[in-house]
Amino acid sequence: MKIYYCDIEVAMQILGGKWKTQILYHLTKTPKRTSELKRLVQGITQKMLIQTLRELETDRIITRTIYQQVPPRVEYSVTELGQSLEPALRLLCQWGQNYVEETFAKGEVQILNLDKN
Amino acid sequence: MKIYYCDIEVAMQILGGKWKTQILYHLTKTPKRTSELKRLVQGITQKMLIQTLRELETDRIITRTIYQQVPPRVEYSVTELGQSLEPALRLLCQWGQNYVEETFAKGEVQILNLDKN
DNA sequence: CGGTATCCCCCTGGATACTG
DNA sequence: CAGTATCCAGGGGGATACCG
Repeated sequence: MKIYYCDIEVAMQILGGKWKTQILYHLTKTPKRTSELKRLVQGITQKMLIQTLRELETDRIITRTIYQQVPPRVEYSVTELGQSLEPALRLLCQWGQNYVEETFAKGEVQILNLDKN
Repeated sequence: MKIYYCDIEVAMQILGGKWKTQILYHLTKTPKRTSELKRLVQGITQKMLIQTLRELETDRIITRTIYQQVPPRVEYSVTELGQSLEPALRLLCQWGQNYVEETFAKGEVQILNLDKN
C-alpha cells in the first residue's frame, strides 16, 4: 500500500519535475499539437516533451487524440481532472508575478508569455 | 537578465524539488523547531532538511530564529510572503485528496497527516 | 540539539540520430 | 510531423561521521 505522509505530496508528485506545470499551463487554454507545445515550452527537448506528456496522460491529466492523416496530426488536451487543477495553478502564477515584482528591480527579471491564444 | 517564458515557472522554481512544499505545509500552521520538522517530514534526512530550509530562507519564504540557550533552540516560521502561498497550497492539497479518492480503491493508497497542531 | 562535511549513487533530463 | 532509441553528464538527494 502506498502511503503519503502529507496530502500535498499527491499533487506535487503529479505536478513535480521541470516541465509538467508549464505544459499544463499551455494546454489549459486550448488543445495543442505536439509541434505547438514544442515551440511554446521554451527549451524543452523532443524527448522530454513526449516523456512528460506520457506521464501526464498516465495520471489522467491530459488526453491524446490522433487525427489519421498525412502528415500525422496529434493533439493534446486537458481532461476534466486536469481542468480542476486550474484554480491552484492560476494562484501560483499570480503569486509568482507578484513575487517577481516585489523582489527584483525592473529589468532584472522578465516574464514572457509566448502564446496569444 | 533572467527570463521566464511562462509565469508559473517562478512559483515552481521556489516550490519544486522533493521537500519544499512538505516543509512549508507543516510550517504554515505554527512555527516549529528543527527536530519537530525532522519528525513531521517523514523520510527526510538531516542534510536535506537543513538544505531545503536554507533555500526557503533565501527565497524569503521562511525565517529562522535562534533562541540562545543550552541546548540550542532554533525555530522556523513562514514569512508573510510564505503565508501568501497558503491558498494555492491548500487548493493543491484538496485536489490531491480528491484525486486519491476517485482514482484508487480503498486501502490502496492512504494519506496520513502526522501533526495534530 | 542543530548543523557541517564528505562521499557517492542514481535518476532526471539533455544531445543526437533514426523511423513511419 | 510525431515519435523512439541510445548514450551520457550533472546534480539532486541519501548515508555516515563529526563539531559546538
